[in-house]
Order: sequence, then C-alpha cells, then structure tokens
Amino acid sequence: MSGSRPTIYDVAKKAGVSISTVSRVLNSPNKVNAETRVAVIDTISELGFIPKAEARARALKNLGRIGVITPFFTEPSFVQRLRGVASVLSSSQYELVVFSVDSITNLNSYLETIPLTRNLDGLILISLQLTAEQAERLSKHNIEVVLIEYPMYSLNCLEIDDQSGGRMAANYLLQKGYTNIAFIGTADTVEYGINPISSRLLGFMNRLSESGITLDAHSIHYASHDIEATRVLAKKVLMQPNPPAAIFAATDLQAIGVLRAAKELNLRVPQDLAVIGFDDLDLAEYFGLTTIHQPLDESGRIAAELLINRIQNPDRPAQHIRLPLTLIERETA
Amino acid sequence: MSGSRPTIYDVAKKAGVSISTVSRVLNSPNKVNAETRVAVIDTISELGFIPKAEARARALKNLGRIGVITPFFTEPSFVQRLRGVASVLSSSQYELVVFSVDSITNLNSYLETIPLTRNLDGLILISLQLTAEQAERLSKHNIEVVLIEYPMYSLNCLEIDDQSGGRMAANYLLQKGYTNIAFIGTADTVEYGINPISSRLLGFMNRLSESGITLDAHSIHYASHDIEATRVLAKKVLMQPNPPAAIFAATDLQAIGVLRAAKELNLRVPQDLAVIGFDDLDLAEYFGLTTIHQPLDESGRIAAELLINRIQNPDRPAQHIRLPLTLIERETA
DNA sequence: GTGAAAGCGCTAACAG
DNA sequence: CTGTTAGCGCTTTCAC
Repeated sequence: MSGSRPTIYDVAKKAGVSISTVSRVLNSPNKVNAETRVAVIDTISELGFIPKAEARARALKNLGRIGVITPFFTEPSFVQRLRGVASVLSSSQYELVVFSVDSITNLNSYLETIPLTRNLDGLILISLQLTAEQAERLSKHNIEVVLIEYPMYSLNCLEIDDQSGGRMAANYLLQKGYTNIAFIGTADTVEYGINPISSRLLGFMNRLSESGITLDAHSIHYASHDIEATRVLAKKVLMQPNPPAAIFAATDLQAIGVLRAAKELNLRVPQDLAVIGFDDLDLAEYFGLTTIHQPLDESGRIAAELLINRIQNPDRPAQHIRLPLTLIERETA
Repeated sequence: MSGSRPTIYDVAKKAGVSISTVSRVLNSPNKVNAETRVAVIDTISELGFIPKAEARARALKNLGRIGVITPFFTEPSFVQRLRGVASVLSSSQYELVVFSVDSITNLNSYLETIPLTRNLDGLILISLQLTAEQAERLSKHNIEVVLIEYPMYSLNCLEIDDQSGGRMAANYLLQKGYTNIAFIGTADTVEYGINPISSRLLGFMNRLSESGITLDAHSIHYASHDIEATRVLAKKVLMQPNPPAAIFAATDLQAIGVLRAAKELNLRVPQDLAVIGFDDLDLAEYFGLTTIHQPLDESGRIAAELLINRIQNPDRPAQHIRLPLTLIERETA
C-alpha cells in the first residue's frame, strides 16, 4: 500500500471485478450492470483513481475526437445538420468538438492549425469551402474530411442536386396549372460559403422553358437572405401590374418572407398566390409550406457515419454521395 | 498506406532505424548520432508524425475545454442557447465539446463519467437537472458548472422568473381589455428536464385574479409539447360554445399550434382571437407572434462567460443570475 | 453482463 | 551509438 497512484488494477481488485469492467464503467457505462457500475464508481472515487491519460491514449485506436466546422449562427439549416452529426456521435466513442466560424479568416486559421496540432481524427465541414492546398494539407496529415454542400474531387462529399430540385419545383407548379410564375432568390454571395441558388434557378427555368414558359428578367428577383428583406421585395413584386400567381423561393426562409408579404396584401395562399420553398427546414412544417425537401438532419448523420467509417478504414476511396430530394406538398402550393 | 495517423513504427521504418532510435530522438536527442538524428527528424516532419499521447494531451490540456450537455434534439430553445455558448467560446481560448443527451440514463452516465475521464474545465447544463451527489462529484474533480434553467444552491445558475413572466402576459391581455381568456400548456413532464410551465400559469392566474378574473378548469388546457398536438387541442377549445377571445400559450411552439388552429377555423388574429406566447424563439418573429421574451442566446453567452470567469477565479462564490423578461408586442395580440 | 487475453504506441532497460 | 525486448496502464475483442 504505497503512495503511488492507484491503477485500474487496484480499483478492480478492491471492487471485486475485472479490469475490463472498470474500463467499461469509464468508457461505455451503459454496457455495465447498474449495480456493478455504482459499486465501481464508488471504489473509483474512494481510491481517487484517475486514469492515466497517456496509457489511455496508447490503448485507444484513435483520438476519439471529431470536429465540425460550421457557420453556426447564420442559418437554421446548419443547426439541423449539426443535430444530425450529434445524434450519431453521441452513441459513438467520439467526442464532438464544435468550431463555429463567422468569417473566412476565422475558417482559415482553423484549417491551418488543425493539421498541425493533429488532435482530431476527422473533420466535417458544413457548407464551407476550402482551397486545394488546405485539402491537401489535411489529407497529408491523415485527417479525414467530409464536406457537406461543397463538392471537391479528392474528398468525401455530400451533395444534393440543386438543379433537379429546381426542376421539381417547376414541374409541380406546372402540374397545378400555373403559368404566371416568378422566382425569388438570394443576392448574397457569402464569402466563405457557396451558392447553390443559381443551380436551383437554372433547373427551374429549364423545366419551365420545356413547357414553353420563359422566365424573363421581370420574373426573377433577388433579395438578401433574410425574411424581412424578402418580405419587402415580395410585396413590391406582388403589387406590380399582372403579379405572379406562383412564386418559387430559393429557400424556405425566403418563402416565409413571401408568405408574410402575401398576408399583408390580404392575398389568400394558395388561391391567390402559390408559394413553394426549398430546404424543408423544421419551420417549413410550422408554416404549412410546400417545399423541396433536402435531407438536413440526415446529411449530418450520414456525414458522421461516413467519417467514422473512413477513420476506421482509411484505405477506402473518397465517396461522393448525392442525397435525394423530394417534394413535400403542404398547404401553400 | 495512407489513412490513420503515423506511429513511431512508421517513422522508424521509413527512416531505416529502430523505434528505439526514434524514441530517443524524441526524448533524449543528444544520445543519438547527429546524422541519424537529422534524418529521423526529417522523416518525422515529412510524415507529420505527432506522438498520440502528446496529441491527446495537447487536445486536452493546451487549451481549455468546456462541455455543454443539452437535450439537443427536442426544442429550438436549446439550439439558441447553444448558439450563445458557441459565440463566446469561438473567440476564446476554449474548446467547445458537445454532449447531446436523449434520456435520463444517458445524462446520468455522462454525469458520472465526465469528471473521471473527459478532462473538462467546465460544464454547462442546459435545462437539465442533476443530483446533489453528481454536483458534488463534479466540484470534487474541479469541474466548474453552470446550470441554465435549473436552480441548485451550490452551483452557478441562470434562471428566469417564470411566474412574473406569466404575470406579464396576463397584464398585457388585461390592458388590451380581454376578459375571456384561456391558457394552453404542456402536459409533458420531461423526465430529465424541469417544468417551468406551472410557474408561468401561476403568475398568469394570480394577475388575472387580482383583476377579478378566475381561470377555472374549463379555461386551462394541456397538450403535449408539439405544434400538432396543440393545434388539435386548440381547435377543440375554440369550437366550444363561448370560446376564449385570448389565449396564453405556455411556449411559442404551442402558440404556433394555436395560430394554426385559428387559421383553420378562419379566425382573424388578433381580432377574433389574441394569442400570446412565451420564449421568443427565432421563429416567433417569423410568425409575428406577440410573446414574452426570455434571453435565450444571451443565456448561453452569459453562461459561457460566467464559466470562464469561474475557471479563472475558482475562489469566487457561486452566482445565481436571474435574467430579465420582456414583452415583445408583435401582431398576434 | 462479465472476465481472460491480446494488443495499443511508446519508453527504458539491456545487450551488443 | 543502436537494436531487441519487456513491460507500462488501459481498451477491446472474444468467449462464456
């Protein structure tokens, strides 16, 4: 009974269990019988046992840390994606470290230091772009990366087909018999992000023109990506002579701006004005918004699973996964 | 053979020496032939080799680590709070580790284990309760704790005065001249959470009765805490003979359920039905919802700041901070 | 649900 | 000076 630090063996002996059980109590407590667990925990604190970090690191196959870089503050969609990531990590052996980014400088400094300190097993980037050099550095330092919503040949990517999403929206409106149609999108070019809006518009226009409808400049409008700005714009659009009977908003948030404008003008939705969005945020449901659903939570889940998979089987080639879009019919169109 | 992090064996092989030599280069460089040393060092940096224990140690020690435990999936309010936390930490020297909890078992195993293995400097619990024992264990292991929305004497806490929030809602409706008023709240007793709903109701009733209005059983309704269930309930309530002219919903989410019911019944808001909520979620603004604002993002920010403060000055006494409520007048009441 | 046993990546004798 | 080898304290299959 000397003064040296107690080890897992001491705990095991005193608690009358094997070291495996003690280890399990520490690392996956729910795999241990509740009574046993309590007993072991008591012994642990009685002995003041603290696992030696170094030994632990040695035995661990990897660091057990996955980072997510996200522009957390801006859009609800990021949160939903993060939620998906969290849901798979919480039941895994990985710790979720969140880096929240609010400028390109900020992002770059993360991207520089992470490979150097190498204290992450993997990295998920949500709607953020990186340069070829940054990508190379990460892979050179054996840090697995999954990109959500930014395609890059050499890395694992999760994407959607924005263009075909646009087509779906057009198709739906055409089926409903609309011909007097407008588009409202985002003028923003977020410095660190990407802009799928033009793809959505392109698909939308293509499908319309297949039915002989041309979307000219008078039917394409841009506002910055918030509800208020879009509301103002939409109100203007709807007060023109011969206003559109249907509007495709490039995102749900903008669709909500349109909805608010319609309400102010006492337009009935969908009778006087049909509105269709894109994303299917949580709140789309709250508004009864008809929209193009893209898997947001799901994208986070898949990204995390893919990442863990790659960490454990590093030799597999990078995957590009295209997530399916579906049209959700609710009340606004 | 790209993929997982390089080990000392990889370095040894590539440099054409034994692992002992690599180890010596790392630990007692002067015992190694200069040329060999240089070669090994080159290989090390070529491979981006970082001893795992060191990487982990750096990850766990170099910068501070703050954990947030949150029932992430359930409610928008958690997300807003987390956002507040993230905003402070991103510009600090602290790393944000997110633990997302979906059951009481889950929470308890985190709470038991975190002080032992997870090496956190501080912990923020969002709307989660812990036992006296768990609190004690945390402080015994020098982990500072801040509780949001669950009061506990010995720990730092952030609270709001739900009861006075209820009063504010009542006061507002009374001022507007309403007397035929109903309350809709949550029947849920979330197992791991707390239930401030009854406090809100209590304050609400007290203020009403001061004006001679009694809220009897026929005016108090409960549904589970989601929009759909509340919508169904509200519809029933509003179709009764002599339906209420104003409804105080215990949360914004429930208020939105009420709004949807009103819409289905073609009731004009606020002319035919006034609706007031509680929380002031992001989406309250989208709906033009009049509501009691509680500082959500702010609560996260304050919690993080308080935590960092306590970590740096551990001798300060625990603080209980009560956050102010304000009424936000929008369009629904 | 639990224990035995085989590693994990690394350090530190020891021999050469 | 360098390589071989025996552990370090812990995690994690794999049986039972």
